[in-house]
Amino acid sequence: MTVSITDVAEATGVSASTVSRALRGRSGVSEQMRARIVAAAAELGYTASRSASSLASGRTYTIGVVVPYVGRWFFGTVLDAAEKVFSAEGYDVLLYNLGSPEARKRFFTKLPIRKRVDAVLSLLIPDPEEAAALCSLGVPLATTVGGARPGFTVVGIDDRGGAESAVRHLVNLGHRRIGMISGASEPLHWTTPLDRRQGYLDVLADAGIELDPALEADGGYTVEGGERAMTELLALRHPPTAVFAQSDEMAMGALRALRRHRLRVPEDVSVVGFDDHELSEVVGLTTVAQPVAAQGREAARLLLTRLEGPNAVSPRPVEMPIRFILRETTAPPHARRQR
Amino acid sequence: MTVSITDVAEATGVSASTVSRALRGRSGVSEQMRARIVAAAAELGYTASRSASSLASGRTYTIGVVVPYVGRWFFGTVLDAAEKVFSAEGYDVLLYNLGSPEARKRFFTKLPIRKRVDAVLSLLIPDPEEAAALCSLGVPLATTVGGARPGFTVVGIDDRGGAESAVRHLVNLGHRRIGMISGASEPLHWTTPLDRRQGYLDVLADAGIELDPALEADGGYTVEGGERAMTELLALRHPPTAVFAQSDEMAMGALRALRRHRLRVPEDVSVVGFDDHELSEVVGLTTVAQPVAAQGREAARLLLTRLEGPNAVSPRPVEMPIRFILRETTAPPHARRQR
DNA sequence: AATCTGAACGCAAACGCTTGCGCAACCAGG
DNA sequence: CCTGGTTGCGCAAGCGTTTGCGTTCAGATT
Repeated sequence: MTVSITDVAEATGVSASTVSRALRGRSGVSEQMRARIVAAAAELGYTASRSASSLASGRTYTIGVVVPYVGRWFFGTVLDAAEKVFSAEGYDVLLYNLGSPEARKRFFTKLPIRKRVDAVLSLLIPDPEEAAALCSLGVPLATTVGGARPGFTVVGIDDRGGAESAVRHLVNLGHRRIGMISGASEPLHWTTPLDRRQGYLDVLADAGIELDPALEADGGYTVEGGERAMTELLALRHPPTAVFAQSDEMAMGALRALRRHRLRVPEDVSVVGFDDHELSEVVGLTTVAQPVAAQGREAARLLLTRLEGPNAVSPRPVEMPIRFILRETTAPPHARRQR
Repeated sequence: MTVSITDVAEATGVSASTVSRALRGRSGVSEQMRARIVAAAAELGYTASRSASSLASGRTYTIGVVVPYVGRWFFGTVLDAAEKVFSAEGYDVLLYNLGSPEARKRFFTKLPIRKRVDAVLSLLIPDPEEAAALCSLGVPLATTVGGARPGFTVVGIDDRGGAESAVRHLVNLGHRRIGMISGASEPLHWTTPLDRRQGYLDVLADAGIELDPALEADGGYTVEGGERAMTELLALRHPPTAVFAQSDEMAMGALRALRRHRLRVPEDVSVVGFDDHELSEVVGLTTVAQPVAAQGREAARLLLTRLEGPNAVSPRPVEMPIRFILRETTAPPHARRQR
């Protein structure tokens, strides 16, 4: 039925071990014999069974990638870039999409990944228990999001600094009532919302602007959430003249809410986002850009080098550059008085 | 080091075979013995090695998913939905991201998927050779995009009908010069661009509008491509008063080009897209919606049923409903004469 | 001519699990 | 008491690789 290594061996008149060595480029096989074996394997259409070889060797040549939501732009883009690196190096990727709490719980209790991967790239932030579970796998670990973790190779950005540059931009334009659309840290345990919030707080404090808790609204890092949050802010007695959305998706939701309220951007309200979503340029959103795909690539590469040379300890966190992008959704506050 | 089935067997005082049967719910084990074994396994933190079990049984409990671009909204969304179904049923998913021609070629020649999966869901359209390669795997196949293929379970939409409703909408508004931003079929071999184009042609013919080849521009199904294509169309001696973009991403690119040209939408030019991208509502894009996640779920489910009950022949193609969504980017043609 | 050295290759034992078959022990029916 | 049929479990043979070690043999070294 299916062609195995012994078929190739018989076809060439050698032993299975020689075929194995020849096909994997190990020494101990003469060049001409190797050529014959390779030819025979090609003709028979032989591919080594991964199950069998990983059982025998312990190496799986597979990387586990766990992400909270594949469908979201950020994660999809990171995954895309990382997968390209892995597959180019001959590794397959096992994908775990842990959006729902049930899926997440199922994953971390059953740990289906065990004995199936050589390394794992986690795009979600495990809580301490989950981190321990991952560490117990005994393979190299990496992440592209949310702060350092012992045992993890992490590549990320300066979330706090990025938020600062976004909010400072608004302050420099003359805004004093600056709202923030944030996301909860909790369901995902990530620190991004906290870091970005800290940047917001820093700048307000630095500018001597008193904090108004009512100006913070939860947008859950989604478009709809951003729209809801903006609607809440607009319902305030003194609505903000500008808002900093912690993600471009939420910023776009905010834009939509503003349009529904017949408010003009940036004349009536300024909006600045974060991430530089692929469609942000389309809507002219002012934002702070982070190299999303590059982070995925870098994390993947670091993981592979850690895998090949196990001598190296987990390298220091890598910080990728960010940059503020001025587009068309920010302007000085409108001169007319608040209604 | 790592706990194996014999460890559990020794801990319980039974044979490995009994442990295997107990843990997988097979008959031939008394209930109390099963309970003891399950308890011991849990205490030891035992998980069966997938490599070993799939080597022994032939079943891998893994589904291969091959996609052209994980990072793009459509594919990311389908993948997200499909993965949820697979993992809920205890299957892992092996992801292959075949965006570049090299990656694609590497995949189809080496076929790393062989002997590693129980089924494959392909979100790209294989050319005849590639389809043959997939068929040679001898496992159930499914796809969510682009026309029927022998051996494939396909779930999709009526691309032609959807395009017709979009273009007919423009015709009904009174437009006569209607441009189309399309995508090449070639690099991906998919039929979607062809089907949608056919819908465009149908309606024009039906309305007695003479075809002008200059009104078709290639947007490559990307935002930037859509922008380029729209720019081309605007450079025409007689630019269109409306355009049908074969995808929302391209439509958004078109919107951007129009804004750059200081043209107003829909007053100066109408734009209608296709797909109902998650951000289309944000920009108010008139479009025809397709149930993207639902297609992924459905394809995944069909694949699994085919897998569990091998009796069934590959079911008939499933067609999911689409619907036209009127938003704010379309209006009757402007009364002023063409410059 | 005897010895040593690699190089090239085969043997066989894992790797951790599944599964057909065999073998007790038990139960009910004659 | 002896059958015939269950039920519960162990034996052992795989599944397709990898790999340490042993063997052979040609050529180089004494």
